[in-house]
Amino acid sequence: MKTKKKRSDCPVSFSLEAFGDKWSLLIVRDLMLKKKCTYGELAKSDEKIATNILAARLLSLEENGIIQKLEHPDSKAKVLYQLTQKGMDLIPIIVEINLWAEKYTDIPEKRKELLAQMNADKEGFIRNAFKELESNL
Amino acid sequence: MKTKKKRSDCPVSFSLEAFGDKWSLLIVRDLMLKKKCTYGELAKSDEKIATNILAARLLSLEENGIIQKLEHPDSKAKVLYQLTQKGMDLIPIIVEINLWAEKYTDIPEKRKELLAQMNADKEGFIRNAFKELESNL
DNA sequence: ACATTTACTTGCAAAAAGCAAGTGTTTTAA
DNA sequence: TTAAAACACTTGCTTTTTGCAAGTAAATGT
Repeated sequence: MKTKKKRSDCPVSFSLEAFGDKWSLLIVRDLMLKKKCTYGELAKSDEKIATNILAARLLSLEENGIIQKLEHPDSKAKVLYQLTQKGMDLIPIIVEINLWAEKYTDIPEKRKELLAQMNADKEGFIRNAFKELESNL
Repeated sequence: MKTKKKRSDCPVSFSLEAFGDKWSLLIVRDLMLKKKCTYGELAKSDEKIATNILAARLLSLEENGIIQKLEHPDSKAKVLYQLTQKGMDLIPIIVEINLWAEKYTDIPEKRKELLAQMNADKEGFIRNAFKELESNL
């Protein structure tokens, strides 16, 4: 976990230094909601992240303790990326971001079921997402 | 509200296009938690945002409907910046970001009271922040 | 009337993002 | 058993964004 000088001691600033860019939370979303776990799967995101940028963001997320790299059970050629506890703790933020977006843009069909769950029982959804992710740790 | 092509139809991506950079949420934080409302006050943030970047971010936040510019009651030389409804709806996200940071970094004294309130009664804190901000609309 | 405050803008250098192509190891298929 | 394909990246280059320092113009205070 690399230490670089903080811009300020504000907790919001601290957080943004860890994931406050256009890509990091999309990677977290894929690991969290889309169950992607390899470099190749992450590279195929809808937003078409460039491969060098993906590598850079994965490194930065790892340095920030949000994800970890593990051996993939299926093959030595693959790498298994997964959220750490610290990364899983971003679930509530991802949920609130989804709920905010729902108020101000159209939600695609494939995400509506998830949004419905978040709306019906936010705490429950978060607990559940946690449980699922924790079973991989 | 300028329309630029979306990277994808994902709600998280939509949100990040509106405030997913190193500065936008700090400006929102200042408007929301620090009761700053003029260009000069925002420019004096702990993180020392460059004046041209501040101008650019304020414009982008305005184009995204998150803040609005109004005449300042005290002087024609001043501009009053404030959160719109859409901007106020970011409160839950800001709260979750604060709570995440609290788990992983030291919180400065001046923010501890606020964090205590968020922890004691998250919903209540959010309702209250809303009420305060709405009284300015 | 003149200095100061306020909200910016401008020009340039540095950093980051984006694109296309390439590398090296591991796995699959002939 | 060997050549092709899959996989996880790297490298080199261009474009875009950020950051710094200085400047501008209107409104205000003295």
